[in-house]
Amino acid sequence: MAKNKPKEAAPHEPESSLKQVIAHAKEYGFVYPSSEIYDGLQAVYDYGPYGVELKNNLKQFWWQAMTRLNDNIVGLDAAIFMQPQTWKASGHVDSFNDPMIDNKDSNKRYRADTLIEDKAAQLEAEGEIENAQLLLKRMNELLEAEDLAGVRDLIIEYDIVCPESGTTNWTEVRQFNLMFSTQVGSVAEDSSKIYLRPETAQGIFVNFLNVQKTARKKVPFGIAQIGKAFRNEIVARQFIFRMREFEQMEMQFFIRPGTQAEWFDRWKQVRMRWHETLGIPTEKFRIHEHEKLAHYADAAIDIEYQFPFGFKEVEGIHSRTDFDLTEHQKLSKKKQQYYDPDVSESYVPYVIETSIGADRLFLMTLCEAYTEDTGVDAKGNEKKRVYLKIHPALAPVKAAVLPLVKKDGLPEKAKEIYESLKLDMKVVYEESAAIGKRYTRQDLIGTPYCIAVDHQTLEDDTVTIRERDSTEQERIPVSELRSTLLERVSLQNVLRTLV
RNA sequence: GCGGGAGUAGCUCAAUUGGUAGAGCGACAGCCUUCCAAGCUGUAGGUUGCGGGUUCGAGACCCGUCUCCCGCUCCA
Repeated sequence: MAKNKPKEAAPHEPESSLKQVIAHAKEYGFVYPSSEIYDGLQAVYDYGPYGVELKNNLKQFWWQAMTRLNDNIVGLDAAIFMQPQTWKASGHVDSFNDPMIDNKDSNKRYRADTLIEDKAAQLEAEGEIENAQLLLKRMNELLEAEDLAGVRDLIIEYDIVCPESGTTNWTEVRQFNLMFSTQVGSVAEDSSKIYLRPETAQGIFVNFLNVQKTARKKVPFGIAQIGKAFRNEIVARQFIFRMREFEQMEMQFFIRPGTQAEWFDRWKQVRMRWHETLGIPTEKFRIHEHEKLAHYADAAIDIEYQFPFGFKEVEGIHSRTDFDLTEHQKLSKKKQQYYDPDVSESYVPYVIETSIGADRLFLMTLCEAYTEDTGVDAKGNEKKRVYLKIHPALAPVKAAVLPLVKKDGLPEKAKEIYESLKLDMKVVYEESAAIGKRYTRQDLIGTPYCIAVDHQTLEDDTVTIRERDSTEQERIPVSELRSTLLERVSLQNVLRTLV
């Protein structure tokens, strides 16, 4: 963000437009469109060398904040494939298998079967009972045969109009299957349909008792998980904000029924503090309270960040009640209860969920970091300077070791320093091109520190450290380099502020 | 899904009415250099997104398609 040039931030021109961030992400090895040589695949992206480092750091920060700062939260890594009954219990199978149709004039979307049923009811009211029954019969046959084109023809044939626009200008009928499916089993007849999980939460719920027993946890306790989830989004856009394959970081916190309101508030605060720790200004966050709640929730909020395309959800906190465990208990006929020695009774725990999109968090970090500034070039002229203001603990590369020139024994000394650091943090060594160009390269990928090895280094064993944002340098002894850097780039120091 | 816009080297862009696909930057190699994309020399990099069509000839014109961006719509 060009914070020192606010006048350029017109309301319609976000300070860092999404386009710039996307271009930067691709050009400097953060995010590429998937299978780009074949024109890509809509809403699927790959993380490049710096992207994967940044994303791993974000995941580490979340994971450690969850599992290390809270001694009652343990981890889990459940499989992507799950027994299909899981999705029956969770409600995913039933709520997302509808034939939908859009009216092109009103841009309204309807369930095709509902439209036809309404028409049948209308016919019946008009006394055409036989016709109405025929209509329903034909619809059911078509739906059974999965003949969606036939369903549309039926709508046209019966002159069913959009209640909004009154026209029959309909799109095709499409089956909205939120979940991706595939086959298990080698022979088609024997194979069964299974789904790629549309959320990671169910892996936690079905393992609730396993984890509770083996980790010997008492309610209240939590299970944290990071993993891929898949949703066949109809419209997937805005770069990595909404992807068909994405990564969730979820924590399900199991509590005694009746205590959900206080735990909900508690986790809301904890999660907000976590976000603010990384230095993003508070005013760029907004809490969105849900009015329309999902089938499983009794309270829900989104933590929204001001992306270049508006305030959008980064993390959701939901009070899921005992919905999931109860449903699993019903369908599996296995008790999902916990005996609480404190109150001497068994119950199905309530759940508070915190669910954050790793990819959205990544995008938020990148949007926030992208900075255009003015600097001074080698000739003393003003020039545009672009750099990524990423928190040092998250930066893909922590430091670059750079010999001032490629001679006089400086490369040898610099390599020696590089070797002494590389086990402690991600560092790079670079000797090609002028020092200024090498600084700029590091700025562009957000490296917080550049260590220059110059002739003085050979004399008194000191180096200069250049700080990315200010471009200022300080000279310190090589012997203090490792500890100085670690203090500034380590995740532990950020976590410490959260304790 | 609807509407609008875009696609030429890694990036930014050029290419007369339809007539030999180019430049700058970047990358890489070498030289030179004591600190913010410096200089010199050289090298690599393109079926002009893809597929058809019109034409003697298409980067340009026509059709289709893919991808991306913006707005609407959708998002248990």
